Amino acid sequence: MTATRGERKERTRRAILDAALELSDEQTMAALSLRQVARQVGIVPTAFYRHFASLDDLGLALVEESFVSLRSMMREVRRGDPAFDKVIDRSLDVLVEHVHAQRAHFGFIARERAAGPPVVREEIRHQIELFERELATDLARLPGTDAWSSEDLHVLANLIVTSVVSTAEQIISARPDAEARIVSRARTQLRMVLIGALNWQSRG
Amino acid sequence: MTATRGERKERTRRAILDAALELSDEQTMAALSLRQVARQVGIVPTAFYRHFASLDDLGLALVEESFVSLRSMMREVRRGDPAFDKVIDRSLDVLVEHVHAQRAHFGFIARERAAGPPVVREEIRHQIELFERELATDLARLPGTDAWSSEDLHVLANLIVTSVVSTAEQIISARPDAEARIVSRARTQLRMVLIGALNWQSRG
DNA sequence: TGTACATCAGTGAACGCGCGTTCACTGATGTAC
DNA sequence: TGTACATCAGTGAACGCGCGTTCACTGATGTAC
Repeated sequence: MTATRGERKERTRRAILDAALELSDEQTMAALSLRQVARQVGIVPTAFYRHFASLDDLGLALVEESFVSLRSMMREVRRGDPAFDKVIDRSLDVLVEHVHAQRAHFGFIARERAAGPPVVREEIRHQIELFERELATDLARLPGTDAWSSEDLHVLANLIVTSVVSTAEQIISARPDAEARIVSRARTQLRMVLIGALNWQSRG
Repeated sequence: MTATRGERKERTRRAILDAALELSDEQTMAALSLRQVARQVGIVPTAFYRHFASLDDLGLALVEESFVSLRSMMREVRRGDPAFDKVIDRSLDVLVEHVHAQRAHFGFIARERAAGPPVVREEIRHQIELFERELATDLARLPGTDAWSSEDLHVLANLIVTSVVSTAEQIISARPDAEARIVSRARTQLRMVLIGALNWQSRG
């Protein structure tokens, strides 16, 4: 090993994060033990404490990097034509690609959102809230939403996020041959939602 | 005690189910131990096996009774006027009432759906699928959906179920004073969805 | 370039504890006559 | 109604195991001079 001490420490930290993601894939973090993680990494249990104060701490680090990945996805969607039909198709393409590339992160968020340690759950709730706000400001830039109130934009953003999170969960847990059907349904659903939002809005 | 042996056995079984619901309220079943449950019930750990073969078995029993409760909710919604605006308001009233009355069951499903033992997760997935099919046949009876294909009905049912499940999750985890806002948002969202579905449909 | 000391990621033994499961049992309830 | 036997929900001791955390440690890497 020619790496510096700092580089090697970072490498072990990375290995702990990866081990936790991998081990929690079929269960939840709440059922994970520090010793299981250490065993997977190939370090002695006590070495864990050189990197994280507790499993909760490790969980928060995983939440953080999962949302970094989600935000980079969002940035990719934002680049490009905001025309109505195109934005749905492009968004779904990007979603599918990222769900595969960041499968472990998506699965982690989906699981821990409902069943993780309380502190982890709260942080995910908070990050999703931030995410919805970002989406609301994006929606405000779409043609036809000029007159919407910020509350209306947030309600719509919440509906879209709920639906997309559900789509991501379905893609992760379904067999690969069911994916095309799931995506096609999601496309229909997003169209229904956007058309409905515009028509509902024009009434008020 | 004057009860028969059978009645007392049933009472203990009930107590085990209630203890598991209560103990898994702040964590997930996957992090629950047989001894914790027995302690809560006030029996010796080995007595558990007189009622369930394993914790997975107990989990499946809880899934079953949770969905019995959901189906009774659905029956209540089905009774009465199928007019568009009214059906949304009445559905949300019934949902809110049932979420409070069956809070533990709703919370259990929300958590275990994503993070429970694999066999429990699969059973929940299956029950939700059945639920969506029931909803699809209900939607077919609404005015204006006569010409819809069964695939379209199922896509819409899936979107509605996703949105309602999300609303229930929000009600459970939010502070009581946020409830009115959550319900009001859900009402807007369901209106957007139904209006969008009708307008989208009339295009095709 | 060489030496002496500091830092610190990872080690390994030890602790007390709760776990799931086994087993032989107890004693109240139920049943056959 | 009374007796003799069967059933079976719940008991309690015991087991080996993995857990989180403590502690004093080792030895390679880093730094000051």
